[in-house]
Amino acid sequence: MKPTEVLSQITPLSADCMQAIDELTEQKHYTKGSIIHPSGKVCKHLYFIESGLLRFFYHDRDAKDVTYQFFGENLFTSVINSYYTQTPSLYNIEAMEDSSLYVLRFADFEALLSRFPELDKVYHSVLREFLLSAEQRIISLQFYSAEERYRNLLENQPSILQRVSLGHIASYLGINQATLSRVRSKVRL
Amino acid sequence: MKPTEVLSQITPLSADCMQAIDELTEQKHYTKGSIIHPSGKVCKHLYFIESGLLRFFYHDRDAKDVTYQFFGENLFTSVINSYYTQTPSLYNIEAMEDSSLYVLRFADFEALLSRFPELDKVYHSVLREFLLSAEQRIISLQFYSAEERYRNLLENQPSILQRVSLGHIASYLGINQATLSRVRSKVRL
DNA sequence: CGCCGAGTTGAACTGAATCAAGAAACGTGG
DNA sequence: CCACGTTTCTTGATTCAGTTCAACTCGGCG
Repeated sequence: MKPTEVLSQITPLSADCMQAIDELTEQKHYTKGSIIHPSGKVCKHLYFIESGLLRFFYHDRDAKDVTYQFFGENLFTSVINSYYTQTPSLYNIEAMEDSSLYVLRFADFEALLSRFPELDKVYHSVLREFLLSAEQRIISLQFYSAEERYRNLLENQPSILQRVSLGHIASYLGINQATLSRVRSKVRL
Repeated sequence: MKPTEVLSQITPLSADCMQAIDELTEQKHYTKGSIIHPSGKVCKHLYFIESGLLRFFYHDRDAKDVTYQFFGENLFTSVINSYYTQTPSLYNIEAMEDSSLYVLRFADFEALLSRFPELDKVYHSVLREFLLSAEQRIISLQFYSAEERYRNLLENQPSILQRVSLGHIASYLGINQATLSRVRSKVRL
């Protein structure tokens, strides 16, 4: 799907607005393993994932690589805090699979916002989704054990488990890989 | 401060808009320990904290009481996920001190939004703040140890430590109270 | 065939939870 | 203003979940 299709499911958009979005949006393809945005730079783009899978990750003090978040198809994403606060992104964004993205400069998006107030609703909705998922994440980290977190993931986003290596999932859950392997074999029974 | 004052710091608001907000907003006082919103009910209000301190908490499986979040003066708050998804709130909101709030029905706020598009900016800004703080929280829970989380809190919101009992802070940090006590005595040295 | 990355498994270790008991602080009523 | 019970905080002993490190297995692939 194209970004405008998804957006207009949230709220109907005028043809003008959709066209303006299309014009400013650039489609890009990334091969598996490539870095879409490097840490240390302010993230100035919004990404819409047409196909593929992205991973936000982070280099730990010990240079270990820790996954912060995954994003799959039909989602919008960006290192929001980096743009909002105009500080370097902590995260790298990496394509976990060959991925097709639509890229929009944040500044262009803001210009669109003031030109088409109808986009405000869309923006709210996207922010809200981010917020809800962040809250879920907090609850999962604060209240649940390693095993429960794994079970939750299994229930809510089973597709990710098939598409991503164990090590990445482990760090995403805040668990050691060896532990996750044990949990998993226990759960399989 | 009144909500309109704080809002107009974010973006200038018309006199009409401010007046409309004022008219729909009700000031309420809560004494220390009283429940502002009970879990199990959909949260239909936005709260602005003029003075005092609120705590969101949650009854664990074992009926233990776990703090999800604190909110101090001049902040807007609400059990957003409850309203957005129209599901019962997991959280109780409790006044930790005698608190003076301004209360606005969410539905009224939405009506204001469509009447005064200037409010969209404000809304974005509030959502964004929520999001940034949620992301900070995730990072803290995912990447840091008990002691580091305590130190972070000490650095970023030292005032809370003085106003809230150790048990509440411990559960907020996702730490056992006894552990926090030990950490604290270690940090004091 | 032999190497390589990914996953599994074992043994030792460790940070934090739990349980429990005592100390301090706090409030309330006599 | 003291005596009381209540809540909050500290501290110790024990247990446990999860980490670490390392060795081993397995499947793919040049």
